[in-house]
Amino acid sequence: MTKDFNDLLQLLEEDEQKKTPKQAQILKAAVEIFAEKGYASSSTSEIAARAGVAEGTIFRHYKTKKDLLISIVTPVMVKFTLPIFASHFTNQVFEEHPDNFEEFLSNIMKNRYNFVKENRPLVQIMLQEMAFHEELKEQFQKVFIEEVYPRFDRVIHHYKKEDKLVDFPAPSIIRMVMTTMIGFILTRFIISPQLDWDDEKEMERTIHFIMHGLSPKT
Amino acid sequence: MTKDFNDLLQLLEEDEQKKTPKQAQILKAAVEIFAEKGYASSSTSEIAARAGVAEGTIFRHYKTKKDLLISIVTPVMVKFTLPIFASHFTNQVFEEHPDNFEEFLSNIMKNRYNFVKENRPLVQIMLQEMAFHEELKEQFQKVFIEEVYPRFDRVIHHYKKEDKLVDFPAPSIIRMVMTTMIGFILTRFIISPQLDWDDEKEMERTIHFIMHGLSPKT
Amino acid sequence: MTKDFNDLLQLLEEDEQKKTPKQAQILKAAVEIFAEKGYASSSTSEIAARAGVAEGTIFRHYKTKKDLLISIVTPVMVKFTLPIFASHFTNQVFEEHPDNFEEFLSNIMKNRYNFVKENRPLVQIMLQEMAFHEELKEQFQKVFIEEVYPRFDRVIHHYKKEDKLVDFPAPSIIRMVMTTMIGFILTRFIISPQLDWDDEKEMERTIHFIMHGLSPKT
Amino acid sequence: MTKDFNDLLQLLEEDEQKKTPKQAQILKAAVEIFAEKGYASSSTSEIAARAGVAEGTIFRHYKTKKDLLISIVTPVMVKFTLPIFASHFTNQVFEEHPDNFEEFLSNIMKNRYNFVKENRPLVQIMLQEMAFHEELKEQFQKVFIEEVYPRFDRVIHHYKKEDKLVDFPAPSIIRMVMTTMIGFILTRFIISPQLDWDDEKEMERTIHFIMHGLSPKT
DNA sequence: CATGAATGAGGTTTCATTCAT
DNA sequence: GATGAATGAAACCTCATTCAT
Repeated sequence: MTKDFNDLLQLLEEDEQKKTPKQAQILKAAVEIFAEKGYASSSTSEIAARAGVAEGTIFRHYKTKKDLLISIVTPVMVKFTLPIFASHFTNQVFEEHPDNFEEFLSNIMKNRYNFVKENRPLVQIMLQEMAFHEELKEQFQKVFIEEVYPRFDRVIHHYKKEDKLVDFPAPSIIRMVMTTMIGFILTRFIISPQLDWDDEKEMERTIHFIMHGLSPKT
Repeated sequence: MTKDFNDLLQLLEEDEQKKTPKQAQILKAAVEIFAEKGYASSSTSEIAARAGVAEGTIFRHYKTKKDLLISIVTPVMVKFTLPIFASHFTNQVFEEHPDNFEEFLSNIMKNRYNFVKENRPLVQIMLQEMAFHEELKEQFQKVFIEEVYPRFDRVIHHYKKEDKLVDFPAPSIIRMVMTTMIGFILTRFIISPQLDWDDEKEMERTIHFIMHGLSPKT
Repeated sequence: MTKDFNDLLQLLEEDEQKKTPKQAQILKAAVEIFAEKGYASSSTSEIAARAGVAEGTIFRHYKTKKDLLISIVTPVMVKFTLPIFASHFTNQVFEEHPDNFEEFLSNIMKNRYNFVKENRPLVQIMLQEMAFHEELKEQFQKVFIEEVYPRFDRVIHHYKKEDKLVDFPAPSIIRMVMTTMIGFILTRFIISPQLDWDDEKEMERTIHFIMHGLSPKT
Repeated sequence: MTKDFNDLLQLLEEDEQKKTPKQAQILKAAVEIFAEKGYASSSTSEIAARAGVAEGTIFRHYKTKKDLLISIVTPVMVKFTLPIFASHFTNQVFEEHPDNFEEFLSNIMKNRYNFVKENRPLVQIMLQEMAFHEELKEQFQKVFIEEVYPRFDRVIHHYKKEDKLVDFPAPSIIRMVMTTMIGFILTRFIISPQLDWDDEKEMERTIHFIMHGLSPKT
């Protein structure tokens, strides 16, 4: 089951290694600038300058400016959404300790926290630009609906059947879990990164909040 | 106490009535187009065309394109954040039934739900453009820190003292409440407005989720 | 002989008195701004603002922006060139003391010095804009050729016949006299007005320079 | 002593050779059009058209329209003012025949006459635009005060000490010499170029005028 | 492969002028 | 007469993209 994930992820990594140095510089520069001022307000000339290459060089590697954006955002989407269930640990937890919802959540939380911590600009670009590019939105929905949602749904049903969860429709539960987690991560890294965070404690509290929020009525 | 809110809000409304018809058309067109494609990708010529005015007319009313954006976003910020505590009802609830945290939350939820329902494009522009315009972000933080946070904090402390709330730091509680509510509203109106929502029920569930999530440990 | 001069000059003065207050404000503002930044870089809106009138008001009095320029420059041309020979004194000197070339020059010098002192911006506009507007150049040449040159020529011939002047062609003498005088006045009021000038002495020296420069070879 | 001049001048010439053909066309067109209608009334689109390049090409070489003006005027300023004393001949005259003021003047006169004859539009632009651009005026004053004035002053003092010159302050003498020469050159090439000039004779007369005008009182 | 000069469409903004009030 | 909102042509300038070197 996890094979196709890993296949996909491996593909991404290989892809990354096939980059020439110039290409890598271009991507790095583009990511920085796109994150800062947004795709539409970034100019290829500024990207070329920051990357230390000629403007023409960008277009040798990416047919258009939009191509460059897609090349940046698509892998992020996959890496941001897929691994939610891809890590051995997450699956292991679910397979081996099927009664421990809390550890399941905690695992996802830390996992994604680390991912955003190390890829903030990429995530920022992805979120910002989805709003303006229908294709990106559709791409994201596709990945979500085909890969994330069904797995999440399965897990929710399992716990609901075991009376470990409140009797809300699965989509509602998924929404609450996700907006709470994403809400924390965005507040932590994008909205108020300058605050003095005790990350461990705050994640603990957030998980507590979700767990109690979804506990079955008594 | 609510007087200064209402003063501010009234000011906004008066301001709105002083618009010439052309100015109103320009604003309407700009809001639509900014929400659709983002500020940076919108052209003043397109705005003028959709508004049915000459391009020059835009610049008679708004010195620059950015001015137009600010003129749109600033009032939204105030109207989006201030009234969280401005409605007579919210205050009344808190003043008269100081033990009913649920009704307090429910009130805010419905209140903001209605606001976004009726002002979706405006809210969308505000959120999208805050990412790219430092001034907007600062403006928002100012309103939030000066007007919203202290009131929220006061309420949280009240309920905590009465042992109605889990013993988390106030900022954590505020974050959880807000991201959960905003998470619902954004999912409802911006991310997946095409789904078939039972809004009443979903808000009820969301409030339930928050209430249980924040209930004191037993 | 002086009657047509005076007629013309009187016409100008009457013309000046027929101005409405608004018109006077417009002219004043236009003169200031034209002198500062040049006709082409001055905007009617700025003129209107400085004059304290509506933009439309300018066009009620002057059909076009260029009209406004012409209305300013034409009288200056006449007042700058004609009076060289118009003053009673100048003529008197020449008629009654036909052997005193120095006093004749001195009279012109002081006369024009005073005029520019009191009308610097106007003179500046005239000189600057002649370069860009063929019509102004032609206008100036017409006045010069028809009114100034013949009189000057007559005077030169008189003194040459009396052996009071070097035997240069009249046009050369006229050029030398004029560029020397204008050179002083422009240096004094436009190029280096900030210097500490002893005007009396400097005019004396300039006249001395011309007198000796034009003295017949011995 | 003359080395720094020549360095500067050589720099200018090298600078000129580094131009691409398109850049040269742009400069040529700009000079023509600026001279004709003035900087403010010239449009970059017209310059591009006359130069036979795309409008954008102008801005690849000159960041702004003003930049283009500066790039044209700055070298003219240097070439117009510096060489007054830079030519080997002028210096030679002064060093080797220190009693011949007339030859010294005559040399400058012919020298600058030839320069303006070959660079009329450039000189015209310089003079016209100094009036409207404070920076240009300051640039000119700097060159004049630092390079031209001191040398001129030195020469004047030399001849005054030898009783070859009238006892006027040096600045007055410099002004008279310069306005007379410039007066001739401008009349010749800019104000009345259409007249039938006998340049040799006229320069001779002008020098005569200056020499006699500045001869010591007897 | 890489460069960067050149392009030209399209962006924002200015401005003289008109006209209903 | 006076106003100032409205106009739209034209101004300056930016930028993604191409292509000869």
